[in-house]
Amino acid sequence: MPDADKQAANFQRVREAHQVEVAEDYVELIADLIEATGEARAADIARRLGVSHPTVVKAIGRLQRDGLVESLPYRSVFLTESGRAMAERSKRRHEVVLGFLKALGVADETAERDAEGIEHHVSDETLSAFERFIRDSR
Amino acid sequence: MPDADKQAANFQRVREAHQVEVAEDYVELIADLIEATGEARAADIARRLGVSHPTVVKAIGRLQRDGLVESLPYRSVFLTESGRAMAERSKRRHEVVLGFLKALGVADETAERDAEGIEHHVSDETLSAFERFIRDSR
DNA sequence: CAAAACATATAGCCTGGGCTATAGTTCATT
DNA sequence: AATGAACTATAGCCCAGGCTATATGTTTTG
Repeated sequence: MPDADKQAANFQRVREAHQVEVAEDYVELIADLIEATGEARAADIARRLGVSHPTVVKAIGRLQRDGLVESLPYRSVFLTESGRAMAERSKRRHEVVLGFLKALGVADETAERDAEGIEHHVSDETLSAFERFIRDSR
Repeated sequence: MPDADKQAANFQRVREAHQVEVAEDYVELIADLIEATGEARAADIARRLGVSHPTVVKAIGRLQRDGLVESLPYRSVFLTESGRAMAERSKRRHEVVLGFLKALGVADETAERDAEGIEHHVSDETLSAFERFIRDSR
């Protein structure tokens, strides 16, 4: 069995990753919506996340509290500087993971499904390895 | 932007994966503890997950309710048939992901860290691709 | 074999992230 | 400009998964 402290640290890391996961999904989606349609409306966010409106409203509240997002009642949502930064990182990660899975020979649909879950748990080192692989496989 | 329904379905899938994640971590760890020490004590589980005892007790309660585990008050924890099956799958997945990351050139420590988060989000198809890669890289 | 040490359980709290049902705003259209 | 449709917000609920503090068993040991 692995060293207990290390194992505990790893689990703790995953739990922390978990807490930012939702934030990452939101800001990434908000950035995409703004880019594609000019604005991020709560209804669209809810539809694309597969979640009810109130859930989105509450999440937006948390994001705002955490300084990732700005929003006024009955208005659409905007990213703050740090929200934009998180969205950028998150998007890049997503694309690398997706591209990596495809390069590995995984079908597009599956790659899209798995990337959504995997992306939040990939360290910088592993991400680099993914990029290297993509490069080498071309 | 991707199709809204597909995107929503993907997010939903990740949320579901999330719900079984904790269960997988527990049964896998319980199986390892039983194998290594003959029994799975709550205190050890807590230590290795990096979590308090009461958290473990509550989790065990949920696992028992879901038929993955059997336990009597003040006694150690046992896996049911389906708990053992889940532990098996989970362990195999874990090992494949870990071996894959290492084969890709990721440092052991990092591979161990990332595998813990990634393993729960890898579909069978992607897992096969990982295995293929490990095989080919030898 | 009693007492101390240790392990487990319970109570009660918190946050996150879901939901439905209801209420309030904004916008488009006639 | 009024009204109906669409959107957004609020209230109030639920469960998972954390925690600390306290109580209750179990084991070890003097």
